[in-house]
Amino acid sequence: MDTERAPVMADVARLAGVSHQTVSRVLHDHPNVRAATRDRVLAAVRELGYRPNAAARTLATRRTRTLGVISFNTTLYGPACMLYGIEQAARQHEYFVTVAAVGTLDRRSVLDAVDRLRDQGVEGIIVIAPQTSAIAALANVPSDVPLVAVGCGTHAALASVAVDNEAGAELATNYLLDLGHRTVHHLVGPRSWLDAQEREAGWRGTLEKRGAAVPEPLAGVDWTARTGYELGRRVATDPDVTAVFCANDHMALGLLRALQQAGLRVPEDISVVGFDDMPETEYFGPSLTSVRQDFDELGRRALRLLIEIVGDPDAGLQMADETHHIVIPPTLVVRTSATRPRP
Amino acid sequence: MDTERAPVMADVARLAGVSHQTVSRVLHDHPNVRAATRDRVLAAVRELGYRPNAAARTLATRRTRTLGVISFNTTLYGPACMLYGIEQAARQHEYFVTVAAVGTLDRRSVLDAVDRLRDQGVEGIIVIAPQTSAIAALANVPSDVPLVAVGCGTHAALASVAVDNEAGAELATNYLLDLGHRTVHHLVGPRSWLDAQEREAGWRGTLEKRGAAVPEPLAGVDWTARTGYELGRRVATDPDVTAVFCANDHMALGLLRALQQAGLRVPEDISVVGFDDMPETEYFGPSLTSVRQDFDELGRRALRLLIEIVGDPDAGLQMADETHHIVIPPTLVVRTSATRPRP
DNA sequence: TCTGTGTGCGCAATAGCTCAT
DNA sequence: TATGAGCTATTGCGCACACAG
Repeated sequence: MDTERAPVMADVARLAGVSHQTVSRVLHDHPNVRAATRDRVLAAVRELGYRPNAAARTLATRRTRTLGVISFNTTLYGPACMLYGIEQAARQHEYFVTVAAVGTLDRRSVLDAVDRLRDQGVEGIIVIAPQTSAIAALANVPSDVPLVAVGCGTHAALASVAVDNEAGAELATNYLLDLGHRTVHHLVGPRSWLDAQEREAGWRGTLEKRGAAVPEPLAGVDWTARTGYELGRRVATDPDVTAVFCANDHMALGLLRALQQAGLRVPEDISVVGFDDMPETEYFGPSLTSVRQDFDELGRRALRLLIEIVGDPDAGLQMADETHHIVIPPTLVVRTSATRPRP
Repeated sequence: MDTERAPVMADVARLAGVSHQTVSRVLHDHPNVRAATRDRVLAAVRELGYRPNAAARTLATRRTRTLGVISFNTTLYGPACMLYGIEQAARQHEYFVTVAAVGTLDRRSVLDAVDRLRDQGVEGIIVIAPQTSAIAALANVPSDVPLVAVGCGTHAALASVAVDNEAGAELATNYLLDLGHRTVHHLVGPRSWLDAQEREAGWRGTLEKRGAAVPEPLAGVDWTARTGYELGRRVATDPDVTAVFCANDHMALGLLRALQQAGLRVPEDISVVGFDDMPETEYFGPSLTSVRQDFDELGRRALRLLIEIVGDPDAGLQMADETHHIVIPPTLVVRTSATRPRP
């Protein structure tokens, strides 16, 4: 018994009694094929279980219908959701998605990932790589493949899709000020991320605009609950703090824990607002008020943008073009972790 | 100006003054190429920026070096981690990874995903699809491509890699019993998932083995904190409950919230143990004792298993073979959410 | 020991051929 | 004699591999 070979177009043609070109016409819905012939071909296709060979088609058409996604850490909630949105949208547009995870966001790793994807022949690449360094590395990739960054802040030197971090920070800060707090403290995310920078800028700008004092922000080394907890212990020792805006929900969780351990109540003693609105935040103690970003939608929009650019290669060059910087507005989801300050 | 064509092997050969075959030899590190010739070829490769065409190579070798991953919901922590582990390992083995997300785990969706991946020519598929229905659908896929299920319980009718859920449940239950609790209540995950079934079985078996009463388990419709919260409100009304084992950490989070709202303290009034050991659990209120599963490792092992099977196609048929059911032991991470019952 | 020639992988696209009307 | 529907023949895509030389 020798290895069964998968049927090819010629086999279908032979069985249907036509040429392989006629088979091709049927498969591509070209006109000028008699109905009877078409049926014979389709019957042969079914009988043999014929599947077109993607490699051969790619070789002939010079199109792979494959897009690449570079992601720093898909285990985080945001990146995971974006990846999901990307894949959904890709399927609708009949594209395949290949992922390349990178362990660190230094220039070399990112360029390596780009190389691997290009080797595979992707027609475009979406980068879920929100760190400043990654964007910088990508901005001058000598690449003939279109690139789109997603969830990378709004000022990347690349085509990009991102939530409006400054607007989100403004929502949170204004909400707390409107509740009557004299000022708002801020747990900053890792400053190597554009998102963290922009949220901090939005928070600061809002305080200044409203004439509130700008307290020293507490900068985190990463986005984790652990970091939120450690910063939270410092917050707990400062009797002036009545309201805190956290750069993300994980940090807020750590903060809540630290405050609770210090005997402070949220929101009675201190109000807290987060960022991201992960599904679990509703069940934090207490239920967390948070700025919501629609990661799914970010992914979908990024994919659509990439497909536009792939379809129109010149478009990729006009990177300063406004239409290639899609900004999605966040919303504030009010729960119970923030209230008026005590008199 | 016409479209610049990417350089091909023939271009390299011409520039180096050799035949394309010699170029191929150099690229594949074959022996029998004089050093000077090799250098000329490599110089030409660099000068032209030559990259081999993956489609052409695939056509010639009949190998795509691409594997597929089908995932139900990559936004969950576990699946996201497994995907990450898979991709890491794939890179090491010089494979590409294509993802196919499915919205629901019915037979049709799953088979569609398999089809899409096969159309692309993947050499094997890893399924992150822990629902009973998905496994059933896959078990009789008329497929010539090797399949491996991951995180799918330990009794799938497929090659699989999974954590030992029963052992994990036993760890948790024994731990609580050893603390002095007369019995342990259980929040069951959605019973359509093998993991939920197996954890329930492990819990029940342990209670029986130890001669403890088996209370009615509380079954959830999904794995979310919301479900944990709703079941938790029922737990809070039952004065007999002193210890609860939750099928996962999200549900435990909801439970903690419900207990807290009911004025019950954890662990003083009720001890709680979770499952998964997500990074945030340490910062729950209180810090959650949980059964840890190493999702990364699950992903890596699944990939290695798949590669073995791909390399030895006959291996895929021996599905009953023990070596194709890899079981990884979980560990108990003790924190502060469980203690001895009050006298 | 080194290097070149020829062929096939499976498909798409182009040109061209054969009947009808 | 033209027209076009319905089909066939041929070539090229870029590479790997067997076989020479």
